[in-house]
Amino acid sequence: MTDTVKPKPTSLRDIAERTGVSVMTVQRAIGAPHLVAEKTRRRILRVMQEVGYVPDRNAASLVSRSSGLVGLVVPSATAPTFAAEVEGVAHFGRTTGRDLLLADVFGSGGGPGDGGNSGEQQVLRAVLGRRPDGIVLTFSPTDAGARELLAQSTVPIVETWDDPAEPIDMVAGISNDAAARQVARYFANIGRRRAAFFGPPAGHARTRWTAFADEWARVTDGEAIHVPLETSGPWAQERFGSGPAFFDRLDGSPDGTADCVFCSTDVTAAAVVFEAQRRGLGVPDDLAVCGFGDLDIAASMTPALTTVSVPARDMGLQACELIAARRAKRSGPRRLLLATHLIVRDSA
Amino acid sequence: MTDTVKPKPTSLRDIAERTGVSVMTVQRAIGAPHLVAEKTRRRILRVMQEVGYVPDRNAASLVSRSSGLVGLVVPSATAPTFAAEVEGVAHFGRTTGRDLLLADVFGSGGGPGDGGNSGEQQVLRAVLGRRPDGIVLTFSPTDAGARELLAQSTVPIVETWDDPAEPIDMVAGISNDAAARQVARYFANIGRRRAAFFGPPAGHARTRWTAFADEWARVTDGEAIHVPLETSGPWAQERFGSGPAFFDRLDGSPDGTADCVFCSTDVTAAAVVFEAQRRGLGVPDDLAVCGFGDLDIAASMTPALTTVSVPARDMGLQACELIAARRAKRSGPRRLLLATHLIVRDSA
DNA sequence: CTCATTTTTGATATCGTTATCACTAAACGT
DNA sequence: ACGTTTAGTGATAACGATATCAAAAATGAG
Repeated sequence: MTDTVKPKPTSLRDIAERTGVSVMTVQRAIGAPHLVAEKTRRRILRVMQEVGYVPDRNAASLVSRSSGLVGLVVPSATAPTFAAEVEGVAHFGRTTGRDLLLADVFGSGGGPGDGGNSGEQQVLRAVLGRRPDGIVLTFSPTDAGARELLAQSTVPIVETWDDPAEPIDMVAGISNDAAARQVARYFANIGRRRAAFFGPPAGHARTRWTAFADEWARVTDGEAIHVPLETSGPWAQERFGSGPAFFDRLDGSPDGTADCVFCSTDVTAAAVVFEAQRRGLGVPDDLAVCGFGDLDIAASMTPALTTVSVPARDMGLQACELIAARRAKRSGPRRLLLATHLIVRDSA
Repeated sequence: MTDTVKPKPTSLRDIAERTGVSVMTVQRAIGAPHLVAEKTRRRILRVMQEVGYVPDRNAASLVSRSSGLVGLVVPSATAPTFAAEVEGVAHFGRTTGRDLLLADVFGSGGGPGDGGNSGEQQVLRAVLGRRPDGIVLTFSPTDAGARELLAQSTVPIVETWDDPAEPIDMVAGISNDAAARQVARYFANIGRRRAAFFGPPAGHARTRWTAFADEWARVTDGEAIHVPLETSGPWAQERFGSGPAFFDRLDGSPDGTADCVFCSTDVTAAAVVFEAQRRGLGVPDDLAVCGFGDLDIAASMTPALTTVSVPARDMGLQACELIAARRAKRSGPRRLLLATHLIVRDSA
């Protein structure tokens, strides 16, 4: 049940004893080589090499007050949408000697605003406990307790994928509102009459739905249909298998018809296209499909997916830059909006 | 340039002072509540809540000799192939109070066997430096230095996605050999005449190619064609955009034709299908396509992808179990092979 | 009411590293 | 030759938590 084995890795002291110098000299051999005599240093490094010594970064972070960790919190570790951002943060870490602490909140129990210890709160506690140099969020916590926890902490926080009215700390995001309106106008421009939105009724997707519906009404005087995507807790299950659910729910709705659909991610957009193909529906002739994210698959699938490009990797990178700037006391922007673009391809 | 800000989060001592008890009592309030008087505990917890105290797990790991981290090393953070495994490890972490340290080795410089400090070695040093409770590898390091580094460490290591002849430590893998042979036999059974393999000439994919070609020769007396997938360092770029490259290279090869292809991942298989559709080639009539991994997309795309299912999530979970067992001194198996299955759908 | 027992609290050492200051010996200028 | 700098090294004290042992306070038995 309990973990009890405690093998002891080699420490600075072991190296010091083996070389006959003090611990500090050993530490300087790697931390400040110019302060150590060439000969001594070589001897020390050789011993380190021999025994395969790797310094304990946890211990180092205690006294140096910088853990060299960057926390990244995603709804689900499997969501392709965030893969590029993960890569961006990981890349930043590699180039600045930091490591990636990845936390997913999917299935951690607790829906939004369920008071007490929500899943969000649990996950954020875990991340904060590692004293990361900064935390990158892919969503804005809904749980009040979670938000307060973050606000009270001294760790730089960056929200991404959104343009929150009341940011917790810093932002490196996009305007979901603007992006969705652009899609609505595009659908109207190409002469579509009945618009649907396919996505979860929560999170960023909610913002997109609201803006999409509003803009659609403004431009066409028509009412867009919201086809709900199943969620698990507050987050959607982005799955390539969601196609059938879309058509079933659309058919089952009061005004069960649409000639264009804006999907909350490229994954669900692809799912809709796949299912349309299976049903013999023409894309875009019978149904125009627009995705969100411009994932790798969008440009490659047949028909190529019209979608909104999001600089996800860059967003991760920028988020890290904000964190680094904050830690270096450089006062830079606290809010950064990256541009999204409607990429018109073949599906709409 | 250098990071210099050092905000100081609250510590046990702060809480102790605020409540007028000793540090140990405060620590026990969260670490061993039954040892603290109900009234005292409540007072302490209230103060903690007020100031948003979160214990420093790095400090805890120093003396308790368990960091509660699980290192997961993947070739690329964006590769969908490993997403399920990441999720598995993350899930294990959530349920056992451990956190996920994700490291990707993609683009870390250094090819295989380039001596000195290869990318592999750098990344592994970084991970080892965090003193994780265990490390899960999605590939078997080729770099000798990297392997020695791991062997010298006292950290439990689990290799996955393979059945290595000389494992570094423990294994929770699959048999690439068996899986590939099964695909070769299937292609022969359905009457295909010219087989191709699309994948990188390195890593696990190499094993699959070798076995596939061998079995194909054994069964049909024909020679399979290896269509190389571009790699970056020793790892392949799994991209949905690889379709054109496949056909170009196939056409350009001496025996430039094939009626069936085994792709090293579902991603590249989907890519081939997409491009075939674009070129007006029938799948499976003109070209039978088999993938590897049984990702989410396989079952959903049109045509549904014939593929080899790999219990990736379970593999991650089992790897973690091996680590936990080792740490708990329970002597369990050191090598665990999970079953793969050929899933016949519409593409072959 | 006393002694033994249990519950509750505290003092101290420790994990592996880094920050800081102090010290020795060699090198330097005049 | 003298003090003064510089290079190289070491001793000690943190960092924030936990393990361990010891002490104090509360409880129970007789």
